[in-house]
Amino acid sequence: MSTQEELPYDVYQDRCPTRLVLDRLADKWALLILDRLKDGPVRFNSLKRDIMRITPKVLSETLRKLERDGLIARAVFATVPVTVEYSLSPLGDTLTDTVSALAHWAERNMDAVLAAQAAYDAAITAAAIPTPGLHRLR
Amino acid sequence: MSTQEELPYDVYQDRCPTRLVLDRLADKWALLILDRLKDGPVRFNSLKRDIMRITPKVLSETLRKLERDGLIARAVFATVPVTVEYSLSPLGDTLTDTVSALAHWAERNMDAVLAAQAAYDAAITAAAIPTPGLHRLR
DNA sequence: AATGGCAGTTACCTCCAGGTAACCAGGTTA
DNA sequence: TAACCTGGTTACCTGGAGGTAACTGCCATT
Repeated sequence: MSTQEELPYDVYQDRCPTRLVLDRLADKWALLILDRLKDGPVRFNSLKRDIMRITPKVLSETLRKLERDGLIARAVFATVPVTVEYSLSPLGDTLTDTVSALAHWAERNMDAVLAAQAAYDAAITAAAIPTPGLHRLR
Repeated sequence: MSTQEELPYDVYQDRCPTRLVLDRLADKWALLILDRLKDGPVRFNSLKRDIMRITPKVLSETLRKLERDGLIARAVFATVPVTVEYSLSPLGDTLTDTVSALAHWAERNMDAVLAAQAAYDAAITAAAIPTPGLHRLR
């Protein structure tokens, strides 16, 4: 399915720098921010309002990390009060379809996940209360 | 771009159950495990060997969470010694292209990220050591 | 004079994810 | 008899991510 090119990096390897990037991407807040920037530049406080429960501290930190990795760009406008816009860089843009798909997969499949959790928990509970005369494995 | 269906869930909302699922998916180890299962069932110790630096504890915990969410299936075979195979569930299968793309994006774009980091750090260092006679904004 | 919007920063603290390392049982091989 | 395979579990501990809440400075509005 995938074209097996020979890349110098392997995310399965310990000590591979890609692990650090994966760690950055494997972050709830980073995914939501990138998804939110998909449709154009957004200001700090707008992000803060849209991504509910994110704190200014975490938002600021996450934005800086994403900027450092070259995924987003920060633009300051000398308006009054000052305006700061965050937008996807060309590099970040190569990522957003994927990020977006991941971030919204849960919305599309939440019911299936909830059902699976309920089934799993029911099975565990059933196993924890052994029915007399019935030998339970697991 | 995206078909705007009306879904009962919104991952931007605090208190939405999708946030919990996003948190599960936004995990380095979970992403690597799902990616590894893409090509068929894999045994516990095989996963442990392939995903370097993962500890049996974290592997076991992550597998259980993914199983609870219905993303993977656990099959025990009464061989000797016992064989346990983990595989993608149909639900998990709907996710792997996305997960795989995310996990391997870093491999394809690592050089760009490293360059961006170097540029960012250089700019910060330059700003921290102000050139005399030159007024630096930031 | 007080409140609110802008874009953050700072100090403080807590909690638990995840690491370390040993250990379990049962069976096979050297 | 000792080591190694299978698939994990357990106890213990620490670092640092991330939460809380207050605060900055500047300006406009009420």
